[in-house]
Amino acid sequence: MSSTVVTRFAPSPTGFLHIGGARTALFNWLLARKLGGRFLLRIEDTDRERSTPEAVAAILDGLEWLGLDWDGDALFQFARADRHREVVEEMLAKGRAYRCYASAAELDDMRALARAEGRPPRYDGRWRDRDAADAPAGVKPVIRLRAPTDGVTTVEDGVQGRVVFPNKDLDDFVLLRSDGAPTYMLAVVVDDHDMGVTQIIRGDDHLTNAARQTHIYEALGWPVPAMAHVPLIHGQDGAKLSKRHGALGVDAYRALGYLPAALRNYLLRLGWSQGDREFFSTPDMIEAFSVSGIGRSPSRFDFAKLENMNGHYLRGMADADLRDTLVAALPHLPDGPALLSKLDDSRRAKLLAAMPGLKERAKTLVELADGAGFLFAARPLAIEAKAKEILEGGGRAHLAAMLPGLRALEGWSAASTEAAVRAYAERAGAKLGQVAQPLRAALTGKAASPGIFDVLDLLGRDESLARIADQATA
RNA sequence: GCGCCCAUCGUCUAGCGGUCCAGGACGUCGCCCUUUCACGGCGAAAACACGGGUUCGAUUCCCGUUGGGCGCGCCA
Repeated sequence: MSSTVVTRFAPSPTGFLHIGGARTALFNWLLARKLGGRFLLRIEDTDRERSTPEAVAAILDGLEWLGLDWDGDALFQFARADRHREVVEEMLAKGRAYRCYASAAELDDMRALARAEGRPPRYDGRWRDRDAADAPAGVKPVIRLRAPTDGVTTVEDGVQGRVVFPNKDLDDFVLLRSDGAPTYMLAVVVDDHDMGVTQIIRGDDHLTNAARQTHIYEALGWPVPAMAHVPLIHGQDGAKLSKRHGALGVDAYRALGYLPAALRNYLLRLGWSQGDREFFSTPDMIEAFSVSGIGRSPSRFDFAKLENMNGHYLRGMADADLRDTLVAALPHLPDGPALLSKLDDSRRAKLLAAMPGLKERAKTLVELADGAGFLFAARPLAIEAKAKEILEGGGRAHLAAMLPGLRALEGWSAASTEAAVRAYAERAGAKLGQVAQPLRAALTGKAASPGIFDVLDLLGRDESLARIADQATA
């Protein structure tokens, strides 16, 4: 246990925690938990314009909901600006960085010219070796890294393998802005180093940055952490997951009725695999995870598969747990608050009793809540279109004819009502379905529900009889 | 434009030179179960992007083409 792994998740608080970030966080979390290391959280808020406290809250909330707990307090990058400047002073002193007085207009021209000549738009190093005495008066300089111009920089990546970048393509990027604020490129390196990060797992949009950051590590004489760049997640159409393609924050997945355990499992299998295995409980995925199992090609997000997986987790839960999970989620679900306001002890009990029949018909908590709707409905019930058709198409007559027999029942249970209904069907020369469907329509207002005799039992004698009577005479 | 990454069924993927006329999962379709809808069971259709090599032998290795993606800011 001499070399403990330290991983981190480092989002910038400029928006919600999106699905790609959630997966990155999951991978880092899994590795730390598997190896008995630490999983740290760093908020990269050096962009003062775009960072917001709301976004910070959304990210923390999202991670908590997903069950990804971080070790220690979250670190805010902006608060470490003094330390970042200190490191730059050190680089300046060692000649590994220099002041650049080029104006914004100058840089624009430089890039435009490079493009026109078919060269990559890079800083040309015009202040790299210039005398400080040449500095124009009144211009605050930026500080740039004195990067190697020849040779190559190699990134040993846990996912991508050995990736080699010609140094001529990597320019002298900015470390400190003219107002003295550190840039992301600098801050990441300093913070990862100071936090003792040993393994970086992040999106492969950072792969090129890895080479640039390697230059900083080398300039400082610091060891480069192990890196793993994970291919990005794309939308269902193959294009980048963006707002317009329905990129959602994890809070949206909660509102859609997904279970954190199911989302974790889905996210794990999106880009990571271990043979044919699909299902991993949380302890199992901690046990099984490894960087070497991460795939190299980008993947597309597939709601259908997530939904299927969520259904598996839903059905696999114990009834009481699922009932409690549903109740706890109600505030976040579309019509949840309304149901919550009607939830009393009696309904809590009924919800539990109904769970076996409900859960195998639902893939999400939203569907589960919807299925449970008949337990909360008040008379007279709202009747859906399909249920109405059943009632209009001869259903009401059956209800009226069944009523006396049901009323005369001694005991009221699934078994006793089933016997009565079957007896009636036989007498009427009807198939069970022909009488069960009108009952379902009257009792639930829908054309689909759990087994009808269970519904009768759940609702109880008085409520059942009243609902049937409502529709028999309507 | 330059650099880098990627390329197996519609989707997620297994495959790490012969075991592959390519396996699993989701989705789709059919059948069974059945009071509805589901669940469950059974079955079907469905892929190695293309072209060159290397090799006795390529889905697996190399090169190119094509197609995607990412990066190239005093953003992160």
